[in-house]
Amino acid sequence: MTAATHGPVRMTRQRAAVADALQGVEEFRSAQQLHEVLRSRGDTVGLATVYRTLQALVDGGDVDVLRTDDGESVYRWCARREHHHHLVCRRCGRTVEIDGPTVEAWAHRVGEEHGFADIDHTVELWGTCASCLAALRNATPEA
Amino acid sequence: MTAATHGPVRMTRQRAAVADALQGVEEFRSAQQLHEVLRSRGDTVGLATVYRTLQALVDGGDVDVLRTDDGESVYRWCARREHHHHLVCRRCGRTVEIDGPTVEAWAHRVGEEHGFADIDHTVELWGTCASCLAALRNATPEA
DNA sequence: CCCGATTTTGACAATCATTCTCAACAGCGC
DNA sequence: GCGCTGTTGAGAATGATTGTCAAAATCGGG
Repeated sequence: MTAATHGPVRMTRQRAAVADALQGVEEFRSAQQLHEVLRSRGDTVGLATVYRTLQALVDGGDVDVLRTDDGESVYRWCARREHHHHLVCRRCGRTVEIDGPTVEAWAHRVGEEHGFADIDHTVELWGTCASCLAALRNATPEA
Repeated sequence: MTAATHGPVRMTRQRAAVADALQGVEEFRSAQQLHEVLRSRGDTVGLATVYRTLQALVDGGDVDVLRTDDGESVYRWCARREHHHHLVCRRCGRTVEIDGPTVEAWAHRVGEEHGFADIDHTVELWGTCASCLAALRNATPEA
């Protein structure tokens, strides 16, 4: 009930640009950041269009989205479409896709133990990656 | 670098009211919802003050906060101050506090394996609680 | 190659939760 | 009660995201 209200989907320069830009980065990026990337690349795409396209990609399952601590949505074109989690650098966005078979089982078991059904889970790891750690050490010798 | 810039903390009618309202509900509630609860109770507290107080309570470790799908922050005065996760009914908001020792260890190990430091994790479970399940069965015999 | 029906775009306004501003106000130790 | 400060609140400001709608672009058909 989300699509089907529209006719055929058209391929446009803007959509191709957004998809391409997203596939060109390894990190999770906000809509605004991607808009800037496109801009600096020479691809002129309206900010609203970037948002619309990203939403469509998420709905289509091509892109993963999650929220940062301050509530901003960040997007990433993940290698695998299957269910997985992320280890994200909270400073630069660098991301590692990870599995969590143990977690899946645990989540399901805990849910059933409490009489809950249709268990779904949110599991994301945040940290500071090695290079950002080094950068921080240089920039801030001490407090 | 967040506190320590201020002197002694003062107990005010507003702070007591917010804390009390929060302890009066079992579910996660948004700042705006709490503001409304206070209002209907007769406690006049400015919205900004509700936000400030909630933030302080979160910082103090008395209250847990998490984000709903649409990015709104919701708060809950949890029974235990120690680190824990939540199993939340996506229909009625009923919440069960849960431990996840295995998950903690797993999160930390995965982080280190990839050279990340200061690992933090977001682990929340969503499901449909028993009573909501029954209610749904009555309302919707089948699809 | 051009047309036309229909989908998309983009500049800008509108939302909305949350934070900021700052003068008036209220704890609390004396 | 006094005064020093931390606190409040009304409203402005912020900032990401979404809505509006006329102009522009897609693409199948002629």
